[in-house]
Amino acid sequence: MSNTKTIKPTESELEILQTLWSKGMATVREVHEELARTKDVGYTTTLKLMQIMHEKGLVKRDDSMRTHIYQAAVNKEKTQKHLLSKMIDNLFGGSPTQLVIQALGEHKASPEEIEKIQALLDNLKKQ
Amino acid sequence: MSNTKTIKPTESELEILQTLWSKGMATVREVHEELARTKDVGYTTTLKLMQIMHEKGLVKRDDSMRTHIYQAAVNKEKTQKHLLSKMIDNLFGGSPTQLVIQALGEHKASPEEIEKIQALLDNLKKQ
DNA sequence: CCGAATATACGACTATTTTCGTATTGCGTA
DNA sequence: TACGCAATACGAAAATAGTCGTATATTCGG
Repeated sequence: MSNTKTIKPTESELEILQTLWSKGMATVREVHEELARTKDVGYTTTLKLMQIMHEKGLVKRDDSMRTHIYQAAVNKEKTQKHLLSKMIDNLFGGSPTQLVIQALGEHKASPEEIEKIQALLDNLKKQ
Repeated sequence: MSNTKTIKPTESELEILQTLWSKGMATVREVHEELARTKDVGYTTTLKLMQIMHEKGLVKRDDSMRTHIYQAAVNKEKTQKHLLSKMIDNLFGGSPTQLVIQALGEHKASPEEIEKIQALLDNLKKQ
């Protein structure tokens, strides 16, 4: 019944969602400043994108004031899991293990992070 | 030197690549039949896509015969890693660990698979 | 009260991706 | 050989994504 199936943010929308997830609430200006740190893009572009996301239901907003306050309308973990599942199916033949191995093999993880993952694995094994 | 950076198959191209990776070599017809199992799409659409992929260098082909034989030109693991990186950046704030944790938490892994990952982690820790 | 700064709305333009119709050519077989 | 099926080539429409200019409204400092 949920709309999990229809979560399909584009590349740019995902960048905006990330900002909103980390800030909780933010104005277009704030989101834009954040994006502009790593990307060359105009303010009205960000604005337009966020307006479209609002139409799509990806974000909520409080427009009772002149400066609207935005907030993610989709759950971060749900979105992550959803896109992860899609990738596992599409690219890793349905094997999460393959994905994990690729991820760990390619990207550096700190010793602390490795510990964290190991603890998780130990837990999983006990079940 | 490599073109790893420029691997950026679209959604549809990825579907075709998957078919080619699993079949090794295939005609447009064969790829199309495969896609048509899960998707409603015309033959010439698949053909066109594969022609474009050929221009982009995503696939190789033997056109010495009337019926061309296609083959993936990009490495499966490289492509996986590349898209994984993109996902880590776009969705997990650059933290591969977060991705791994989500992947392991959501999707079941068999004890053998867990062992495999643990072995990999042990190896990583030694470095 | 006025002007600068800042906000949203909105349309239009570009680029990319996906789709398919149509033309043409090769091949096998009745 | 001629017909019909199957294959490629090609152009262009349709759909989607991203970009920004410009109009207009609001706020605030002086």
